[in-house]
Amino acid sequence: MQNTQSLNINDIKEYLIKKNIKPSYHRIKILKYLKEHIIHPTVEMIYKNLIKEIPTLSKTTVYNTLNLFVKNKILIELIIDENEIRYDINTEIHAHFQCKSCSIIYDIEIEPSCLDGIYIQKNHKISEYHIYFKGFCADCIKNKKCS
Amino acid sequence: MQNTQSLNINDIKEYLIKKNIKPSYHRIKILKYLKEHIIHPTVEMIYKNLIKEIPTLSKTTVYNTLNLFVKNKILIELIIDENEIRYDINTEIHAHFQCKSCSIIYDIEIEPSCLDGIYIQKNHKISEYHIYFKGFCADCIKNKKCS
DNA sequence: TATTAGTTTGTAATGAATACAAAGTTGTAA
DNA sequence: TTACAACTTTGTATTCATTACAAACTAATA
Repeated sequence: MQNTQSLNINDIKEYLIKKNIKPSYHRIKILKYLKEHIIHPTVEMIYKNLIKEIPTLSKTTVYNTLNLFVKNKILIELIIDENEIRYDINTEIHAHFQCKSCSIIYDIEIEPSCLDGIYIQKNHKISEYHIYFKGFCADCIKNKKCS
Repeated sequence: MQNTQSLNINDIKEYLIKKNIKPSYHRIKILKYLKEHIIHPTVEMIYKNLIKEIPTLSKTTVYNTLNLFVKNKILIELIIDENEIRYDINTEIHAHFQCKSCSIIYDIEIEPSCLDGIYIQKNHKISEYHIYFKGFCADCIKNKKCS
């Protein structure tokens, strides 16, 4: 799951323009990284990987860019870890599972109908669905890395 | 929802002992606050309220106590705000709704069966369910406090 | 070329949470 | 009561993710 597909720069560019984001070099690189590494990375992960290719990259640029992507709704913030935001390029409604031993976050598909059983009191208007589980992943259980 | 019922100190004490927590004065006071203010408070809220009654209270004690309660499973951490942990004394599986305008967190009851539609890939072992929604609450919509 | 708007950068500031050691408290046994 | 050990509370210092901000840089346009 580390690397998925390698993406064409022009496709990325087109996509950003379509989403009203000026396709600067850094933005293209960051979006490319997000699309090619579906691992719900932190700012630190993105920065550490891209600094290899872009030695002048500033961490503030990573923050600015991710916040811009979130504002323009091509990226979702996952508030799962207490101390660090994770970023998810998949904006479809889905759930997550985080292993408490290895911290890996897995995507969990959910049937849209499973939200039907939720009765929202009063007339609150929902715009974001956040569903995640924690526990121990199959690999860690197998390797006895957890209690 | 600010104040629910006023609780008997001895009941609180008994409860802590039952949960293997020594019932010190501060722990009793903090648990009493949590039980009487079902508003998913932050450390800051708890501290600001209790300092009135306990002028010597240290914020570290609040942190220590809440972490102890979480460890002993009488309190749940809600990771909903990016920057601050919320605490929930209701440890039953339920969902939350946070208003993006007033930040109030509402409890949302869910039918246990609504989780049946979730197919967990591999043999991950779930121990925590976190389900929350964001949007604008009925009050804020009514008072046009949000876009 | 000049001007403006937008982007990137580095440093400083913010603030929640933790680390840690000193001070205080409680419980127990002699 | 006293002595001692174990636990609790406190305040300060530290950590670290994130934001604020202004200067430097780049792109776009006329």
